[in-house]
Amino acid sequence: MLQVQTLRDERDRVLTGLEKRNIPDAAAKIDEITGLDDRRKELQARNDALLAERNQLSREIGDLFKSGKKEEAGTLRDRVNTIKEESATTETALAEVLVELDDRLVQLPNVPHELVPAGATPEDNEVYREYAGELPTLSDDAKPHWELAEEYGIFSLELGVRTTGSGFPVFTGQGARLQRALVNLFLDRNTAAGYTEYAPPLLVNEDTARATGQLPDKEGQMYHVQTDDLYLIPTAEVPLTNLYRGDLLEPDQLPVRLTGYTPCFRREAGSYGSHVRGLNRVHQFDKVEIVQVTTPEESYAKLDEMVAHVGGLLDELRLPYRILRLCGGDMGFTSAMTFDFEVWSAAQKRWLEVSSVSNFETFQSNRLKLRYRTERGTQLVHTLNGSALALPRIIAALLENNQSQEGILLPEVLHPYVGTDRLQRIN
RNA sequence: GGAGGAUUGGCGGAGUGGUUGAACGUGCCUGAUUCGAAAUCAGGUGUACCCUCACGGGUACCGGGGGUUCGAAUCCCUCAUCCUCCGCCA
Repeated sequence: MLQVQTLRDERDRVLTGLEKRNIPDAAAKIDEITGLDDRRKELQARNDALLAERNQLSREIGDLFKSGKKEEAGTLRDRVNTIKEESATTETALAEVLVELDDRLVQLPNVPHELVPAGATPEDNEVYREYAGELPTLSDDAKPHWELAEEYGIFSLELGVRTTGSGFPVFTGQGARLQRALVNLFLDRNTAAGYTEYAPPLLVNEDTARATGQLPDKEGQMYHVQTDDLYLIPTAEVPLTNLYRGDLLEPDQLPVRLTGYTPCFRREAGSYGSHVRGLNRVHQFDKVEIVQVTTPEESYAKLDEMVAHVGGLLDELRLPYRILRLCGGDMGFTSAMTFDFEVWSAAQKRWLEVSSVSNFETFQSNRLKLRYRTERGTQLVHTLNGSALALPRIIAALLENNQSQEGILLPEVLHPYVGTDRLQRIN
């Protein structure tokens, strides 16, 4: 959530930014918000004055009682009662304005960073780093991962349908082992890079979902457990970032670096078709996440650092990838700058997104009320996160790119984790 | 799931209706003392919003929400969390 103060102080920057996101009537929306905020201030000032008067009179009543002047006290009491009525009216009005203000504010997405390209669709994304080598090519009989999955017994979507429904893969045998190996590899690399490992809850309450911006924007994307009013996490970002909700950090506590492995649950309503076959898009998948909490001065350096770290993971896996800087229209609601990592799938002949690394600046910390202490007072921190990495498409790419007569040849880094240098056909 | 107890400032811990944003201790900061330090002494030390160029002032916050009252950390209701005991259980 943006701060009203930002809308006032940096109106032009906000407008230029929102334009990149193709937000209609941004200026009018901002004016409406600042107008509501003016009204809020006015009502609050009025109410504070009323309460000040009430407090003063109450003190006097106390003194009068002590000195036994009951009648005078009675007169004052009547006056206080009048003030209370007025105050009640003002408070009701204030509460209404606050709700309205919040409603408007949560509908505004984050302001894209200056370097974020304008644009509406993925075609407008900037290729930030092209793959340096030659993209691998496979023979024409190369198979997509969903066919390899059957041949090698990696996972089964049919079994998932039996237990749950479509889009819930069941990993089996060496597939399950491969998945676990990747989780371990990623966690090891992340903790070695200074991220502290957490295993957070997979269900979160509404406040948590709101603070990182999943609500109200992505209401329909999350599974909601209505009986207990809890949401299944769509990413570990949600519980991990919320670990610090409401905190006031000392400068020496920054940067905070967290990592966590969790399953992620996404309803993905309405996405069907050939491009979502196999593991390309599923309702439940595993992901290892990294999160940083840092100062505004350092946050973009940390973003670079995270991008480099994720790139390192893909290098180790020997997967060809490119990095995109997302355009305003393709970027998530809460992000100020996002880099997507796409791995080349040689069999599908297309790029698959495997990681998204973003700087949210103060958009989340404002909601989280997560600040740190500076010489000049308290200030909102910047929060960042990224996938390091999301598993399904990594598995898809590993299967497809490394298929051979001799089996699926695993990159060296995985050998100790999987306990073998290749996966064997079972069918 | 049942019964009882608890929830106060960075920490510990007072406070059961009237200058209590909150005693006292401790921690931290500044100053004095010291060659320096320790000890000691003096002063300061929460957050948010609003007004003010500033000095300064106002309001709110003692787990969350609501209520009673002229006035609530203090009384009432409700929710949450923690602890103890019982039950159940991976």
